Amino acid sequence: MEPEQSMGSIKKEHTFSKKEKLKGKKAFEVLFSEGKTLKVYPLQLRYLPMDFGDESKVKVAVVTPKRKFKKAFQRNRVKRLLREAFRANKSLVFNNIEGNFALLFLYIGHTMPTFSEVEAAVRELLQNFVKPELHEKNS
RNA sequence: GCAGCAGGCCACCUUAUCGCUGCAAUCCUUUGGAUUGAAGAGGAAAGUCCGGACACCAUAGUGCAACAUAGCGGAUAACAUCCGUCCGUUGAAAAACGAGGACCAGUGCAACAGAAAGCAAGUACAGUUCGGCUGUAGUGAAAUCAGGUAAACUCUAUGUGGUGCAACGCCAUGUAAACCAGUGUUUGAGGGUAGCACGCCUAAAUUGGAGGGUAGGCGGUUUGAACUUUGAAGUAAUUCAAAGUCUAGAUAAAUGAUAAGGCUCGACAGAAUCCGGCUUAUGGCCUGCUUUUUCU
Repeated sequence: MEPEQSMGSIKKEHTFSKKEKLKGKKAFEVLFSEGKTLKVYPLQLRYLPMDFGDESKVKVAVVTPKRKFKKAFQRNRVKRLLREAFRANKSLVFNNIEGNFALLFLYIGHTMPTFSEVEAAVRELLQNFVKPELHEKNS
């Protein structure tokens, strides 16, 4: 498997297809029990190196706790904003990491955010996520 | 015009760019991918309160019990829903609401007043076949006589098995104490069966077959008591006929973001097996009706 081919499978920069979605009960359990955590209010990022068995480098999930948002339409809204923010800024990750990762964005705020708030938090998280990974590889 | 009552309709819009989900067509060597095309949440999708469809299970059957419903007539697959109508209550009216079957089958209950609303007593006067026999007065809605009451037991009629698509079927993986069939064995004991009785089910051992749970994939899964238009029957709910349409199928769960413009500045709120209702949340528009009072 050539690295160029795996990159070639992602032709456009700003997509978020089914392949990049994290699935399966076990993956979530492992991520919650063993994953590392980064926080930028109102978001929390959990991540863990994981081999998916397909070409995807990164799989992402988005979670909104029922405790914070009781109405389904509110949870949907937050999850959509998070997905959209990741989609717009995924190049930050793809261009700067090696290895496969499972990512999970957890919304820990109590109020309905705007898109710009979410996007800023996602950008900061991704940058924070990339830096230590580079550091570990280099050292 | 205000106020009130009833019914119906809509659910910010337009354009551009970047994305998401399944579907169809075409292309590529397959798993799969690419391109194009037409689609893509609600009136309540909600609460899970009723009624069904569908699926499985004798732990599913029968009788009793229990529960639900309750004028009358109709509609429906069915209902506690809907329509019509009578009666009652509320309101000035338009209208709304109703736990509206039966107390000459039985049992019970009854404030105040009253001696007494049953198992215990009887005031006054009069009559008398001299017996607390009869009448009148007095209390009360009702008095040794019937009434009232069934959101009192009860009776009557009708209906109700249970569990829910995480049902259920198949595939791949694949170890048993579980499953199926035969042999075998018994007071079918003990145990199980939402209440009771009957009934039903059930053991160890051994041989063979088949292969659980958990996680995964596929089916179930969207063509349906469907929708639109027209005609006919009916007061109506609704039914019948003809023509046309295909209209969400996700599964850590698809509808979003950005930019610009407009207006009345956008409420409640997200399909999860599917339908019919009910209830609750909620912005706006339109139509019809009522007239106690006030204004013109």
